[in-house]
Amino acid sequence: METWTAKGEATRRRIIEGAALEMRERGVALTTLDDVRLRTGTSKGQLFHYFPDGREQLLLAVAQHEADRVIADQQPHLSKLTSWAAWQAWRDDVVARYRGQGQQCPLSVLITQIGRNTPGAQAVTTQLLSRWQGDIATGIREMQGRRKIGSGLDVEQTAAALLAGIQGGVMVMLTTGSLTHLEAALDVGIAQLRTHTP
Amino acid sequence: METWTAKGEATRRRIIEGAALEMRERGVALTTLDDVRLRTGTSKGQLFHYFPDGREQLLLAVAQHEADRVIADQQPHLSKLTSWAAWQAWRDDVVARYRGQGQQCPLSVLITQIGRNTPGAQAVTTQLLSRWQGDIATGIREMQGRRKIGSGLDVEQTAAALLAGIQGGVMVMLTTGSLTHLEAALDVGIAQLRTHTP
DNA sequence: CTAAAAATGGACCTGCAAGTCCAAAAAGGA
DNA sequence: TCCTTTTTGGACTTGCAGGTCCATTTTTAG
Repeated sequence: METWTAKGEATRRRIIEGAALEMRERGVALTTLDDVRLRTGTSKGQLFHYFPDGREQLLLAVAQHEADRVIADQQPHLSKLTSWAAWQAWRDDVVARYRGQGQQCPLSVLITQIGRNTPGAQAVTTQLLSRWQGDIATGIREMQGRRKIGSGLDVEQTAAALLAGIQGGVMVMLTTGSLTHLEAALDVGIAQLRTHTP
Repeated sequence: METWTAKGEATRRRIIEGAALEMRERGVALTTLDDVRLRTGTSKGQLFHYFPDGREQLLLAVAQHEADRVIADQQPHLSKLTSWAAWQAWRDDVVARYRGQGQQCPLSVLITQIGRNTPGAQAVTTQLLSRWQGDIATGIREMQGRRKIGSGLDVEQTAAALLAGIQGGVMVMLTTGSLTHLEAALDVGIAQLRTHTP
């Protein structure tokens, strides 16, 4: 890691955030360094000063940034899945979030467009999914602890299925524009949990 | 639609199939027309003779081709989901198929890389998803008809959730290489169906 | 057999986007 | 203050991918 001054650090962040925005709007493939330049008010020199390996390196930084954002968004809800009402609130929040942001999904940008190519970005994605699933699993165990879900349930498997449903639902939304599948995945997934009473 | 001779038709197909292969292997973004040329043993002139609108048009043709392939692969199983054993066989086939083809997934190429950009390709994807979900729903109704699943179940919602789970599972596999989530989504989804006895 | 239409090959053009380079300006540090 | 380091601006190079064009060969139809 090189050594930046405060000003340099700010510029670097500005570039990453601007690039992330641009990529959410236009897609990774269609976003050029010049687009980023224009949006962030920076020069070619600056781009390659802060990201010497060029586009690749910027992409990785954007991936990390987006992954952090997703986790930060979800954490508040995921950390307190201690009642059925909380699960419902989480479900509503996820749906509302995707309804609000429409086709601009940081996660999909990360997974489907950046994450596949380089091992580095792939690691970022894998870590994100793993954390997310872990949080869901923790929520389920929380409910088991409170005797609201039976202990016979395979927690990791259920969490994995729920996560997969969400991912798929988002994917469908991104191509068809409809939230139906995301809602169905969440509702059926939670209903499934509720059938497992102790 | 223009008028091709038999030879022309064959060349056109060769181009589409070669392009599909190339795109499955290297990804859409990294596949150039020259790659397609090389692989299919064709010339620039031929490419633009059969696809006057160039790359865009070829992409759409590839999308349609891949969608047809997916449906053709699934249809045999989907059309006879009349017993729990059949559902299990379908589940095993889906998993085996993805285990076999590894990272090369025609569907993901279609959805995540081609399908988002142009309205035409988007329509192809939407239609594919809709047919797939319809087939699953038919399978569920079949089971209801045979009194193996209760009639209280919301068929379309369940089918939508299952489809979302599969899509998400595939997506996770493509980024992490693991089949865990696909298996979990299928197993949990089918288990969910089995709890709805009449 | 011959004329029209379709199929093919490949040279060429063009624009664009990534990346290089260096000089000027600003900030930091003794 | 003066020297060093960082930050910035932007002209320039380079390669490549998409697309055009036209001459040539092959096929088809009457």
